[in-house]
Amino acid sequence: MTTLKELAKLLNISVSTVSKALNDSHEISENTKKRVRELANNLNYKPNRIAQQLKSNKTRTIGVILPTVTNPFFAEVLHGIESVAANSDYDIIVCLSNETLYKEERSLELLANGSVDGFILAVARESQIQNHTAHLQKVIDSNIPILLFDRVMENVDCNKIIVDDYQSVFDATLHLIQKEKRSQILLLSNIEELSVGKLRINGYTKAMQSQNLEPKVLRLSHNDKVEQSILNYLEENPNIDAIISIDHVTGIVAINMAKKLGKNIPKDLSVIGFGYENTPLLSDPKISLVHQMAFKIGKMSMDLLIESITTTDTELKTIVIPSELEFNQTTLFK
Amino acid sequence: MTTLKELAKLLNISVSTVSKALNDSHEISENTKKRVRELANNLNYKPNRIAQQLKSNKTRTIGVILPTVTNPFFAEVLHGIESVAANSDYDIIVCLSNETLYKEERSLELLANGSVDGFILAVARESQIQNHTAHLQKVIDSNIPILLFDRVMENVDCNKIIVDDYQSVFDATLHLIQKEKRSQILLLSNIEELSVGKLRINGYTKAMQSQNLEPKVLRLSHNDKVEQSILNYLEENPNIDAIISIDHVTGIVAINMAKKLGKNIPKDLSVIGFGYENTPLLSDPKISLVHQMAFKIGKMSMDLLIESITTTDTELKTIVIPSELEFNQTTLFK
DNA sequence: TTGTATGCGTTATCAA
DNA sequence: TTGATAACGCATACAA
Repeated sequence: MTTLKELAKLLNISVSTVSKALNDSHEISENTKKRVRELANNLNYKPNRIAQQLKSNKTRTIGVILPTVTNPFFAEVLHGIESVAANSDYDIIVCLSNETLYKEERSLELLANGSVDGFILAVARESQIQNHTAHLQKVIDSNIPILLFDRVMENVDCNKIIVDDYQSVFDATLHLIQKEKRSQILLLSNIEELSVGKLRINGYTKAMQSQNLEPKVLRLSHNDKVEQSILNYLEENPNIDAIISIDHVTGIVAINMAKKLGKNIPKDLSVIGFGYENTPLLSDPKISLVHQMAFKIGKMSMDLLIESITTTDTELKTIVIPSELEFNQTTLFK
Repeated sequence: MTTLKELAKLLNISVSTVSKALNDSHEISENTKKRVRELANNLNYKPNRIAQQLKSNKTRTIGVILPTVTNPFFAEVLHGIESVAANSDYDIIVCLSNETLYKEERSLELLANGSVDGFILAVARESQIQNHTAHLQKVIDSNIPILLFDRVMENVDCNKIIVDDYQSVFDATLHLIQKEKRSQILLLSNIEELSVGKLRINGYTKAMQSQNLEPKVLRLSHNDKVEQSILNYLEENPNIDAIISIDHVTGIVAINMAKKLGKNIPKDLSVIGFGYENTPLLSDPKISLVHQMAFKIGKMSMDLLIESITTTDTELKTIVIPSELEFNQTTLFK
């Protein structure tokens, strides 16, 4: 790697002159600038980023800590984050907590040593269950900003980007009741331990109660045979006329199981799932869904974090991103 | 952020003594070490990573450049890379080329300034189509190692981790012919422009020819209505008795379309797709597939890159990861 | 217009 | 056993 010092030596001028020339300082003559630039070009000189970071005490790097990246929601959020980063000349260091508190703590710890200017984080399942916030607070106290998205913790003071989990499911439920005249609506849940899961179930429950209907929730623990559980439930409760799934898998499984039982979708049974991008391609008929604006969440998270880093203004915000109900082929209403 | 200088001042000793004490140097007395450690602990001192990087001229950071992360294959590879990184005390900076040559070049350019010790990269669709390698060669020439995985370029001298794309599809095809007595086997392709796509199609074609059968390839361009194209083909060619899909979506679509036409799977029609993890959950019956060991590919890529960085031995390797044929419910043979 | 000196935080060499 | 000094590569205040 070529350095300023080497350029200076070859040109018989001082390091600072070279530095200024390359930064197009008005102090330097055009002639010198030209000579310097030419040599720098020939030798493929690039300022050493690490040295710049040490000097400026800024890394232009953000730590992104995700519970997993194989969940398409988080993958798409990451996509959004990266797109802003690339346009704003930031790098992102990605860590995966694998849903564990331990790894989340460790990742924060390892990067909170000057490696990054801030964090974007969705808390791990385990951290959320234990309601553990000390590790987050510690980082914030050391003056490194954190932005929480999607899965947030109430009692952490930082910027947050969240989805209207409650409202979106409330609306979807009301839609099924009022527009599609459904009353035996089943909710499928395998994430009731997460803040977002609770909110979604809550939105469903409240909507049902508001119409004097009885909520029915089928909780699928993670080791369950998801398919068999759903199949059994539908067999034992043939009157079910609508299903809401609050994750991106069980809705499609439900479609397959209902078809197996000879049900016509959406005539006999409406289905609304959660999903993203090409989720609908994977089911027949194409699943209608609550489209969480994952890409947008990523973009806005990065935008807000950068803003909080670069401006001195410190008022904390919580921004709610509305999701969109996307009607495909598993609902009566288009 | 606490620094060595601050600790030294508070303890009335020199910076170098503090540094040595914290690094447990034998030169320092136990007593001093203890005092230093205590204060460091109290003030939550952590050595500034950037300064260490500048001093050592090593970043312990790897640049990972992926075409996309919403494709579950790349997401899982990233997972594998991250797991090794975390265990080896490396950070990863992630960039997404979004399948464009421009972004791929830019990402390499921006990180090849001392920000990373090496790169892991799967080339963008566009780079592959144009067979553009200059940007890769330039980085390698500047002594920053690159590891290519999955989508590789023939004429770039570097370590490579690849999948046995040819062999896996060859084997799958032969299985359908010999074990399941199929002869009218259709291959679905939407990635024929990629090196891996070509290899997979080739594996299929050669296997068919070896048994004196005529290859049939349905190429689905990216704007096509995938569902309609497949449905039409199956209607016009009712004698098709097996389908091989070389991506992770069209196989499931094919299952849904075949069911729509009243075909019994696997009795009338065998289906083998490509996929990962919980792909099978999304179809009914559960799709049989070529399981690309994505996590393993990520792990081995990172392992090999780290090895090439830390050892002086420079012989370049190409490692082939065998994929596994996973029989689920869309094949006769279990 | 150019050059000298200093510092970012750390580590290593050498002197005390 | 401890400390002074230099160096990593860059940027800038200040001197010439």
